[in-house]
Amino acid sequence: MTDVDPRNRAEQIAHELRQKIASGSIPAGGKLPTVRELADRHHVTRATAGRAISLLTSQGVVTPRTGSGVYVRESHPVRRVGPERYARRHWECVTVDVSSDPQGTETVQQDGSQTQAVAYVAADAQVAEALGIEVGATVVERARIVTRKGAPTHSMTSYYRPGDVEGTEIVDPRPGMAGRRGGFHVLTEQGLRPVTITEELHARMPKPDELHELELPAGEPIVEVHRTTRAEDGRAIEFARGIHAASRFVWAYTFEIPD
Amino acid sequence: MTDVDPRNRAEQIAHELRQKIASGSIPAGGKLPTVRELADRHHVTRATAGRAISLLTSQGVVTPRTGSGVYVRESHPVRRVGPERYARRHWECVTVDVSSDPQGTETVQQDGSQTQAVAYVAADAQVAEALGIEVGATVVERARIVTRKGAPTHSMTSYYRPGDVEGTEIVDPRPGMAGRRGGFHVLTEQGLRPVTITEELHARMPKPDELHELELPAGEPIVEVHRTTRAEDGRAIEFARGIHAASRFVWAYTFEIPD
DNA sequence: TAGTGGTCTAGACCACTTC
DNA sequence: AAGTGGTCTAGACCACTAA
Repeated sequence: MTDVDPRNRAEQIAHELRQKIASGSIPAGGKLPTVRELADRHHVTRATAGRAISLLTSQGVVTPRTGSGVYVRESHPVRRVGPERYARRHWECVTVDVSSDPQGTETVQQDGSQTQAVAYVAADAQVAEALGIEVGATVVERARIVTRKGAPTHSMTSYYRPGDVEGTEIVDPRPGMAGRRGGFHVLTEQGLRPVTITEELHARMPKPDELHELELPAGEPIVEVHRTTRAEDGRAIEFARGIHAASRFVWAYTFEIPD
Repeated sequence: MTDVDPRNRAEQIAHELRQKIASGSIPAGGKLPTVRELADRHHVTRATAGRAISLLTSQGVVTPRTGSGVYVRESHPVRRVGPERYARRHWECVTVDVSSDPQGTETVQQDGSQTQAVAYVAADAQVAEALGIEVGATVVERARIVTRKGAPTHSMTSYYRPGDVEGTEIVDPRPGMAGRRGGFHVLTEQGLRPVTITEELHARMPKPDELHELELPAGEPIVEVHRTTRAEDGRAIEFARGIHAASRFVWAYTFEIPD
C-alpha cells in the first residue's frame, strides 16, 4: 500500500525498520541495529544508513543516543484533558495545592511542579485583542513551565490587566509567591470570578527555542493553546498561551449540537 | 537566545535562513538561494548546504521543488472550527447541500467536495468501545476525503451500527449516493437524532500513508480527531476518526467552568 | 540545455557511552 | 579502549524544471 521509491536506499531501510517496529519485532524501548550493521547488511555507506535513522528520528519513531544506540521511542503516558481540569473545587478551596508542600527543600520538585516568572510587559496584538485593550498597553505576564516527574510537559503564559491583579500574590515580587494558590483563585478574590473559558488549539512543529525549553525529542509536534477566561459579565480577565508536547495530551470536549 | 552548536555547519546555515525568513528578508512564497550558492557562500559542501535545507523542510519552514528552487512555505488560510459547524440548520433542512450541485459535470469538484467509500468491516477496539459493541462485530464504515479548492484538507471515517443505517442512503451501493444529505440527516430520519458530541483531539506526525493521502508537505503534523455522537438517550450512534492537516485548522471550544 | 534539488559512495574526524 | 551516532569533505550521477 505504502509505496517506497526503490531508488532511495535510505527510505528503503527506514521503511523496513518502521515495519519491524510496527510489528513489534523491535519492541518499544528496544534497540535498533547499529548504523554500521545496517550499512553492511544493506550494502550501503554508513552515511546512508545514518540518513535512514535520521528520517525515523524526525518522524518521532526513534531516539538516537550518541555512543549508545538508537532506540524505539516509548509512547508517553497520555493525559486526557478536558474542562474538568478547571473545576472550581480544584482552586476555590483555600487549603490544598499540589505544589505548596511546605516540607523539606528537596521535595518541591518531586511530582508536579512549576517554575514561574512574573513581569510587566507590553501587550502584543493577540493579548490586546483577547483582553480588549490597546496594543502596547502594559499587562502582567506570568510565565511558567510545568514539570511532571522531572520532564517538562508544557509551558503556560498568562496575561492579566494590571488593574485586575494589583497588590495580589500574582504580582508579588518574592520568588515562588506568584499565583501560589492559582490565578483563578486570586481573580475570584478580586471579585472577578472566572465563569467561561474559550480554548483555541492548533498544532505545529516547535520553534527551536520551544524545542529546548520543553526538552522535546526531534519529530515531536506541539499543540499551542490560547485560553481566554471571562467573568460573569463577559469581560476577559485572563488570556493565556500554552505550548504542549503533543504526545503527552489528548484534548477532550463534549458539547450539545447547536441549532 | 537560541543557541546553535557552532560545530554544526548545517544548523548554522539553517539558523541564518530561518532568521531571514522570520524577519521577512525572504518573504513567504519567496525563493531561497540555491544550495550551490549557499555552499559557496559558507564554504561548505553541497551536501552540507543541502542538509540545512533538509532541516528546514522537516520543520515545515520551506518546501523544495526539484529543478526549480527552495521556497518559503506560505501559511495556509486557516479555518476556525467549533461546535458551530455541526449546527442543525446545516443539515436538518432537506433542500441544500454543498456537493449536490446538479449542474454540469465539471462543477462538482469546484469548491468543497468529497470522495466516499462505504463498506462493511469488523469493528476494531476503538470503534467497539465507542459504539458499545463487541470487537470484531460488523459495522458500516463510511470513509471520505474532503477537498477544498483542489487540495485535500482532511479525511473522515465514520462508523455506524448496521441496524441504525440499514436501508438508508448511507449504505446505498450506488456511487455518490452515500450520505449525500449527510450522516446526521440520515440518522435523524431513522429516529436517532444526534444531540451531543464528544471530540477528542491529539496531534502527531503523519504516517507515510496519511502523508500521501492528504498530500502533506514534509514537516506538517496532523491532528487526529475522534468524534462520538450520541442521541438523546445517550446512546452512541456514530463514531468517527478524522485526520486533519494541522496547519489548516484552529479548533475552538467554549465552555462553562464546572464545579 | 543549463540549472535545480536529491541522493549516493568513500573516507575521515569528533564526542560520547560503555566496559 | 572499543564501539556508538553525528557530521563533514570531495566527487559523482540522477530526475526534474525552465528557458
